[in-house]
Amino acid sequence: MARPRSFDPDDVLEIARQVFWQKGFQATSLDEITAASGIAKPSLYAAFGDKHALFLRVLDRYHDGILGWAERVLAQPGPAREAIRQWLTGFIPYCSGEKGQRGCLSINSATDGSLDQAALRKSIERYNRRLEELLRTRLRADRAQFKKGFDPDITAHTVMVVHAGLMALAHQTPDSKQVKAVIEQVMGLLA
Amino acid sequence: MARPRSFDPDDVLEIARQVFWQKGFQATSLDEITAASGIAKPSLYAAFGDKHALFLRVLDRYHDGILGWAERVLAQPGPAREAIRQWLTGFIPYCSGEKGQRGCLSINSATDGSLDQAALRKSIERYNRRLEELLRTRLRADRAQFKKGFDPDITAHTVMVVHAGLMALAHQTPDSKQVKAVIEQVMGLLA
DNA sequence: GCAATTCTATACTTATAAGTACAGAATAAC
DNA sequence: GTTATTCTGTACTTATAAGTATAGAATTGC
Repeated sequence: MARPRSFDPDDVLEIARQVFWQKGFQATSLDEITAASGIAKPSLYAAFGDKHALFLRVLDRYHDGILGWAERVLAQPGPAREAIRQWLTGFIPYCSGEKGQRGCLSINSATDGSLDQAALRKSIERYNRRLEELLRTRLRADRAQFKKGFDPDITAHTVMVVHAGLMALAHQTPDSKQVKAVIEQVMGLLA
Repeated sequence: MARPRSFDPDDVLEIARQVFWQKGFQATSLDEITAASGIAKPSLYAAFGDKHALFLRVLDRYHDGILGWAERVLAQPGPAREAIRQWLTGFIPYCSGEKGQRGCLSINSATDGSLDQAALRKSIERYNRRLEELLRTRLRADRAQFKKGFDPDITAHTVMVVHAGLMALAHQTPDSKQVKAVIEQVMGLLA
């Protein structure tokens, strides 16, 4: 019943994501986020809690974005093979060239030994579990499209590994053609 | 001509590696390294320079260890396929279970946005380049052992991607059987 | 044994960054 | 318009950690 918040929390999360993604959790100071967003620290603390809580919100948002997209792409009609190819190739802009340098926020966080917070680990685990579930479900459903002996569960995990590898190596700014070639070769396992 | 150093620098690098590997560069304070090693800060600074320089030494050592092992394994006589399978399976203890939690020091460092130091990037790039070179050289040499149309260069890179993915996902402590299954499936690309 | 030199330990300085107190500004309800 | 309430901005406190000054200990060469 009094003065309303002067900013949209979602806008701030978006800005915080950019800063955290670029520099990592530890190396990002709240002062940098206040500078980038124009929101003073007390307002940030009031809206989101401490730095860890803010980062968790950012990471969850990031996860939700990718999961939403994955759901759409993997629910596509047509051959499972094509859906998964499209899913993998969709990451190319994010794991090659200039833009790929920052890698994947989730993997960057998972490989950061200092982020040993239970809440963060859970968020990341849940994300990976759900992604793999989406892949597995689709591969199981379309199992008939593959050769005899095809194992949808292992294949789903292998696709996850390839995805993680591409995002981890993204920091070396590989060429998008090279990434594409790897994806095409891996598609050979989906036969 | 005067008092000699009372510690073996190599021992300290070994201890520093453990600490850095567990907690990451940023989150590790020099006080933790002095506590773990028993060496006081001024001695560390005299021997290695500042924290970044110490970490670079640790990382280079780590890289050299893995490269040396990779050279031995990949130079093995017999089919290239087996040499590479052995190389990949050799990582299983380091990317599954309890011990796998810390992941790979090199990848952890590469995905740490705060370590934007040119020297570190170079060390990591050189490491990846040399590893891939070892794989590529072996695959090219034994090219005749594979199906027509086999591309050793792309395959070498794909193996690097799989390796990076396994080490990145190691933080979720996967089961070693699952890792093994992925490797076996990927071996299907080496035919 | 003595001197020169280099290492080591304590204790300090300094910088950075997380989190907060407090005063003042803005808004909704009446 | 007034008042109660909540937000915002400045400035502060506090903690942590990197890097260093300085004094004292240890070792080699003579």
